[in-house]
Amino acid sequence: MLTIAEFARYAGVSVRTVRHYHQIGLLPEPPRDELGHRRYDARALIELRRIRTLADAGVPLNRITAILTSDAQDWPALLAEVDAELRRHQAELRRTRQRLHALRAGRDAELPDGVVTLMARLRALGCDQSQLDVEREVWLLTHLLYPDLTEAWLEQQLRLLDDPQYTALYLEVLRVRDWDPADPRLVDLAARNVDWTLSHAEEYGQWVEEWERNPRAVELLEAHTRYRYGSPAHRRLQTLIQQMMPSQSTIAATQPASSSGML
Amino acid sequence: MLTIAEFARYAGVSVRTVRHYHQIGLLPEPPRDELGHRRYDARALIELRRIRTLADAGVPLNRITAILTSDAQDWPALLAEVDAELRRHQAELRRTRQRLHALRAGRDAELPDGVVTLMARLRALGCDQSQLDVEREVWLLTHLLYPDLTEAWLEQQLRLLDDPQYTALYLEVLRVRDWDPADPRLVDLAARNVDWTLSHAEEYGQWVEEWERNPRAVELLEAHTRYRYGSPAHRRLQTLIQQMMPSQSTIAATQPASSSGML
DNA sequence: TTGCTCCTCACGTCACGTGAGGTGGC
DNA sequence: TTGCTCCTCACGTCACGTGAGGTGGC
Repeated sequence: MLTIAEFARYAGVSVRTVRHYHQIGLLPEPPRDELGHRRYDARALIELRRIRTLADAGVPLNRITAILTSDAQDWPALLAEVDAELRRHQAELRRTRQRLHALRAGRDAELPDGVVTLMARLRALGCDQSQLDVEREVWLLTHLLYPDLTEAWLEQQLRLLDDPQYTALYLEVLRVRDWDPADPRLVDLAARNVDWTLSHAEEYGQWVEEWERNPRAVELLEAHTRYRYGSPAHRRLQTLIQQMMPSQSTIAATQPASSSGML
Repeated sequence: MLTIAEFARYAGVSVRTVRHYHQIGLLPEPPRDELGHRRYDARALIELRRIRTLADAGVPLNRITAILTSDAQDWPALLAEVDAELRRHQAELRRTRQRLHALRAGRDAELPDGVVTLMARLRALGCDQSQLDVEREVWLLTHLLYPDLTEAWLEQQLRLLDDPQYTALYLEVLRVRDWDPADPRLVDLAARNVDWTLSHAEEYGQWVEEWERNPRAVELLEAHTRYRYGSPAHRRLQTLIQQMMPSQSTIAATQPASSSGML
């Protein structure tokens, strides 16, 4: 008969773990010898190894008894579920290793090349350092959240800056950050944003529809907007634009982007 | 600027986790807005994702700061260590899945075929049910602990039972369980065990040496002996045999096995 | 006014780890 | 006597989870 130390060693757990399992009723108490010491047989070892197989697979201890004593017809489904969870865990571990290797190479905080081009372009257009800092950070955030979408987004943004009308609006909207929320100029600016958006509706309509089919992209767009245009005056500008836009138009859904010059 | 809920969501953690990391100084407190609410930027998100990469890789929180702020020359070694641990974890997950599949198929408590043969042989030799039960359990234990070694061991045991002298000793040793530890017959039995072992020393010497080069096998042998021969009379028999054996002989090291008829 | 998000304590939880103090065979 | 293993409380730990009670903008 095995002592508790031998038993634990052969099962690959600590003595305390064995006693813990007795305490919570997961593993039945074995018979005791004359000294009151627990004595284990092979059946107990089989039982403990079964428990550990499920515990190692991530099953909480309070669910293990139910699984091990479940009916024969539930058994395959229950174990299949555990195995599916294990596979998800394996996939996650693979992703973690990839992230670790990116961290190792210092590639986890890298900006895409297009950002440098964009920064130079904005600086040439007269943006000041604090505005550039915000822009840089927004792109860093974008790249962190959706690394696969950043490239296309950057190209789009560079193309839009070829339109002088768009560029003028873009720069003006940036400056709004330091305005008073009650500034009367906001109404006019909102109107001009709506005009531009509606006059380019056909041109960008298809792109917007495509955009909206991608929930992550919409989420990103909203994060962008909140992040870059979080000042009180910006919020007022958004409200004005939303009031002016045709309520049911497709573009209205992405209005914050339009107002911020992202469309 | 991101609120704590957005920040946590984008990092894939709970709000409570973010606050916890602030509390223990793992993640620096960000600036607050006029309401006293925390506001996060992209740099904080990079930092939190770095922390989570290491935490997901199994690094304890109180070691993460040291790794992330370590010198450039320590950096590769530290991350290589983390990655090695991750690989070990991956390998263990694969083994867990294999055990899970064995459990699913009910193959985790199966006895090798040879055991049935051996049980029939022992029954024919006159072993009673309680002796057979112990034997069965010993083989189950063996198979659980060292599935790869069981087959060869079983064959060896069946070959030894072809020797009538060995078989007689084997059966007598089994019966010792119910004897009084002071029984005078134990001295004679011990002597006959030693005689048999020494007279077969040449025959099995090579096998014993091979055996002793395998630490797991030696461990198994000792577990076997303790398990099968744990009664007071058996312990007395072992002591007697150990006193009678030539102290420095190779076989003396595996004496408990010799005495129990395992050799 | 209601609902929502934020805030700070502070106790709860899960699966054990780790002494604290005592016992029995060698 | 010393060392070893076993025993039973019972508090500690790690990484948060989960209310408890309160605040401020919409």
